[in-house]
Amino acid sequence: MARKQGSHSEITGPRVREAAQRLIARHGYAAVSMRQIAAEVGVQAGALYLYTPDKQTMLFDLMKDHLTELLAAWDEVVLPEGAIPRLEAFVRFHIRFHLARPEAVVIAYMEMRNLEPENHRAIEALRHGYEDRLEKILIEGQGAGDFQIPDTRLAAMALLSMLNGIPGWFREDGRLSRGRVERIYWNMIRRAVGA
Amino acid sequence: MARKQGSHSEITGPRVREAAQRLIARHGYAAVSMRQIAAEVGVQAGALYLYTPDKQTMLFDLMKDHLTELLAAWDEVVLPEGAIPRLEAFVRFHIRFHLARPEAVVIAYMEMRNLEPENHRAIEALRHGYEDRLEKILIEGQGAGDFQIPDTRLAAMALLSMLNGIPGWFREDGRLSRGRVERIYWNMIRRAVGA
DNA sequence: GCTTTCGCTGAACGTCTGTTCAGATAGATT
DNA sequence: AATCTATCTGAACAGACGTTCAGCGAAAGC
Repeated sequence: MARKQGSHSEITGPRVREAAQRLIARHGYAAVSMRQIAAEVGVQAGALYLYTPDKQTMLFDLMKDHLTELLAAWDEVVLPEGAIPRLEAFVRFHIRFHLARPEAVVIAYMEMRNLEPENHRAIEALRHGYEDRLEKILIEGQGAGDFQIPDTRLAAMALLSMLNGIPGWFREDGRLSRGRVERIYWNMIRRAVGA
Repeated sequence: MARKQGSHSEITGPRVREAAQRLIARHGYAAVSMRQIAAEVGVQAGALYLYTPDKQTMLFDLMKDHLTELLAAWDEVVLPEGAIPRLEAFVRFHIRFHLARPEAVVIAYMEMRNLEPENHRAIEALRHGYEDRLEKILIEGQGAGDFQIPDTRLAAMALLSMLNGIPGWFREDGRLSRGRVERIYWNMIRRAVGA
């Protein structure tokens, strides 16, 4: 027994990625074995190494791709004029983007400590870039007198913490719709920054 | 070689606990082995089983004790009158308590998924109790017209997410003092709830 | 000083880990 | 029809895992 019926790398590749993402999001990187991921795909463990050089790279690629997509998506948003509308755009964008990818989000914020030093630095730089994009809006609004925030960096971290909590409790079939969550969050954040 | 000079369970016990807390906070439960914990204490792996029935119980006890202390400490706070001062008391209490125990906090919020079902339920119940105590203040203030929050549960989750982010970036020797962080956070939260 | 108890060692257990690789087979190419 | 190549198996590797336990030496109780 070897190559299976209709097996293709364009099919198995994404399936490996999805299985890894699902399992790591649920149980954590260190708790998931290559054999578990392989079983989820319906393949032997050795076959995974046709799609990744090793387990660590698998994690790194998941995180890197997520953050790269996040930055690219934000940079494509057409920004309105004024810091307040821009902050609103950021908040709504962030909530939508993250609620659409709960597994990637969990991994990006829980598995930092399982990255080897070099990978850790690379991912941290990407994340830092995203924080900077939010802080830029806050600095802008602070300069224009739209916001009252004594420390824009702290405010950026606080707002992101608040936003990042959402995928932790939001349920698609729960009490609140995505739109309602967006609206309530924007209201809280608008007031929090003094706008 | 067996029992060492001056060795006592009252000394080794806490040392095991501290080593486990430190290592699990840093690397994660699944990534830390009993042999690593033992090495940190300066003992063989087998000796750990004089202080815990197994690794899972070790994690459970760390989380349970942390949350139990948290609830007990909050319940001993003498609450002022009025929802706004009470919310301020909560915010300042929360920041102080958590900044004093960064390792316990990281574990309590990252290792839920490594708890076996029964333990998971127990810890979730404790955490739920803490969320309820915050929501109680929000409901109180909403009823009195002090706050403008359309959904007290969502607001409670949002505020806790925001607060729980602090130990992730706060540095004792950093740009901002604890007192300043407390003040800025309270200001943001006060405005966020419309007070 | 003798005995009991406590705290720990060091080896062993069966199982699982990430990773490698020769060999096998299905599908594509000629 | 014959050849080639991409995809996967199944076994093997050395080492690490959580946990158990007989035995031993130091401390405590008498």
